[in-house]
Parts: sequence; structure tokens; C-alpha cells
Amino acid sequence: MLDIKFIRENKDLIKFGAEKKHINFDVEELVKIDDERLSIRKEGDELRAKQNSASTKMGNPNLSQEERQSILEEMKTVKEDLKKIEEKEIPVMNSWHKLMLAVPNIPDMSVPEGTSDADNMEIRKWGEIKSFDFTPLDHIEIMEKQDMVDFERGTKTSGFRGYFLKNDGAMLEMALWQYAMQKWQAKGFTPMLVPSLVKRETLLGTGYLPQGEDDLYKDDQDYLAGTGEVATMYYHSGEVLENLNEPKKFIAWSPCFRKEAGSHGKDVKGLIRVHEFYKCEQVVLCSASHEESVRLHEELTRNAEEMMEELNIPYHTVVNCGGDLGLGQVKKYDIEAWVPSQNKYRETHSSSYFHDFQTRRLNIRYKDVDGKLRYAHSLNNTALATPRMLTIIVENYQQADGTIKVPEVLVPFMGGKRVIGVPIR
RNA sequence: GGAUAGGUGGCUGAGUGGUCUAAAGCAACAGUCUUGAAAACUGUCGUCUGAGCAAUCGGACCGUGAGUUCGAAUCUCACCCUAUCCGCCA
Repeated sequence: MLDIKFIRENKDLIKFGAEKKHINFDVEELVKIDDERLSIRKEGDELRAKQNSASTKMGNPNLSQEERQSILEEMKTVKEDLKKIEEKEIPVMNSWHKLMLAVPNIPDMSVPEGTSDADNMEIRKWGEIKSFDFTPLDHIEIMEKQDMVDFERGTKTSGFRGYFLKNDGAMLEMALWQYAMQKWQAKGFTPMLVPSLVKRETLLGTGYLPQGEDDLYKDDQDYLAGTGEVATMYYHSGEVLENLNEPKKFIAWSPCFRKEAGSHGKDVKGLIRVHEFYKCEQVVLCSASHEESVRLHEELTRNAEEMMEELNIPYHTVVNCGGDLGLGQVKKYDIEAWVPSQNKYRETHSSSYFHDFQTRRLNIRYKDVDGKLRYAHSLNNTALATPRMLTIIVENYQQADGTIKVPEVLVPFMGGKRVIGVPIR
């Protein structure tokens, strides 16, 4: 959500932003509705002012009966007029709220033009793509042969995209978690295990609703969040934060649930795309400064790249084009890891900043150095998502005999184990 | 799920249906005093919003939403949340 005053004063920017994001949004319609809102509001305010001054007079015990009667008569008509105005206000406010939730945030100047992820631009590349002197297997085959995963019983239990992780498949994933949580805690992030079961407001506040309804599991009241960002951002909702000179940084772990509506044909096998997975998210609240947001955005991105380098996974980082940005995002980087079996990079991290788009909806403010209350800025980036990262490690670390080398940094978390599995060829 | 008690400003906490533009305290900020600080004293001090160059003036906000009334923080109803007890239960 953006400030209505800002929207009114910067209609061209809003139009430009919507076009760059390839989102249909009619600013003129919003301004028209807002004009109505203001004029109705003014009418109502004037009547209420009358009511208030009459009420003050009525409070005077020395008031004569006649005066009392005449005020009562007058206020009866005022009351009726006010009721009419309030009825007129309801539909106007409904459309106003609906439109306000649909206003896209304005992308940064440095965001490239484009309509889809095909137009994203590579800005960094790291690591040497391994050339195997044998034919590399995909993670499905290796992991099934090493009894690290069971898809058959997974789908028997959960249906499409179901899975069980087993043996060192389970242990390697837990090792990744230990490693990641410790790494981010050492960087000053507050570790949290956050709820996935959340109320509707949390998803409205973070900007996943109203437009993302189809991709969410839900019952009458509760939703299962697709990312820990939702609960973590809601954690401070409605609060005035005491001190935001130092940004608040969270490293939030949670199960994540996604229906993956519209991607039924993609990644139909394996652990790349599943309905239920786990993710550790970097979530940051900082002061309302564009420079601070940009600085932290680079920092969050760099944190994730550093992890990829420690794991020795070849990756590249892309800056997402306008058409690949969400409603609230100002700018986004995706980090994509090399997947040998697919001979291409696949997304493992998504790093974005929002300015005050989310915090306005969530009402997260802080007292600035000048004593003013301001909406904080928010950012987030993946730290680690499994089992996707598991598949990337398994594929990149596979050896000629079908065993899997354990990445050096994970060895301590695997109880000293350096190789997973038994020779299968 | 049942019973009871509650939800008031950054925090604690008063508030008989009519100057509530919400008492008081704490915290914060400024000043006096002091070499400096603390203490003490004095003063300032809610948020959002409309009009205005401005001083200023108007409106909204006491968990949320309806209702009663000329007028609601205060009365009624529904819902949400919190605490305690009981029930059920990993």
C-alpha cells in the first residue's frame, strides 16, 4: 500500500510503475474515487461539528427548556442527514480500499525492462561448473538408489508431489539447517521458528493477498503460509518500534506450503518443486531510508551468495525485470544455482525490498530521531530452502561410483561423515 | 468446548451518558541548578486526517463491527484477543 497523498501527487510515477511491472492499474479511477471520499468526508465532518457544538450546549445545566427543545429538533434532522451520508460513504470506501490494495509499488530505476523471468539480467556469476568424467545422474535417481528419498510412499501419503526423506537424505537436510541457522545467528540475525498457520490479515499485510488466493492452502479462517516471511513480518504488526537506528534482522525457519497452482506441468518429478517444504528466511526491518534499504538489500543478497560459495555451488545472480516483480517489490535479485542434470541455473534465493509497502499495511512504525513516527522499511531474502538445496548439493557433489561427497562445511554437522551412500556402479 | 475477569495514549492506570480537545504516574524532550552528571524544581509532550502561507480552526480514534440516543470510552448485541479455572489433547 502506498500513501494516498503520494499517489495523488505522483500519478505519473504510479502509471509508469504499473506499466513497467506489466500490471493493469487505473490511477485516474482511484483519484476519482478519492475525490468522492474527500467530499463525503467533508460533508460528514461539518455535520459532526454541528452535533458536537450542540452537545456541548446541552451539557450546560442552566440551559432553558425552550432552547433545549429547539436544539433537539434541529439535531434530529442533522442525525438523519448524517445517516444518509454514512450510507453513501460505505460503497465509496469499499471501492477505495479495494483499489488501494491494488496499487503497485514503484520499481527502482535500475530494474530492467521485461515481461518475464526470461528478461532477467545476470549481474554476477560465481564458481566453476563441474565437468563430470562420467554421465551425471539427476537427484531423483541418486537419492532413490541411495535410499535417501521415497516418492512412491510419499505420493501414497500426500498425493501429487509428496515425498519422504530418509537416512542420509534426512540427515543431510538437518545438517544444512544447523549450518545455516548458526551462520546467520553469527551475523547478528535473531533465530526464530515461526508459525505457518496464520490468519488472513497476515497475508494481506505482507501483500500475498488478495491476489494470491489460488496458491494458498486454507480452511474457513486459517491459511498455511508459503513462506516464513508472513509470520515474521506480522510479529511486529501494529507496534511502534523503540529503536530502529540498528535494523532488526530475523532468520526465520518454517515449513512452507504452496499449491503451485498453474505449474502442474513443471518439475513434475523430484524435489525441486513440492507442495510442502522448509525455508529459512532473512527478514529485516529498518529505518525509512532508501539508501538503508539498498544497502541492506545488497547485504542480504551477499549473505546468501556467501553461503553458496561456502557450499561450493556454482551460481549466478540476476536482477529481475519489471514484469517479474511482485506488487510490492521495488527491486529483486534471484540467486540461481547450477543444476547439472538440467544443464541450467535454477532459483534458490529471492531477495527483495519493499520500502514501506508492507509496513503500511501491517502498521509497523518507529520513532525517528526527529521524534516523528514513520513507517519502517522491510526487506527479505531466502537464506536456505530445502529440499531444493538438497537436490542441488546431491547433483553437484555426486561421484563416479554413485556416492555423494559431503560438502566440507557440512561435515561437522554430519557427525564427521565425508561420503554418503554406497558405490552403485 | 464451558465458566469467570478483562481489553483505555510509548508503558502503568483512573474514568456517575453531556467542556473527555481522556485524570494521575512513569518514560521522553527542553530549561533552572551543576565543572559534568544524578537528584530536585519548572515547562513541553498522543496518533491519523481536512482547510490555511501561518498562528490557528474542523473531524476521527478508548480491541473490532453493528445498535440505542439530540449526544457513547461509558448502555445493548455480535465477534476477536488476553488472563485464570475446568474439560479434551499431541
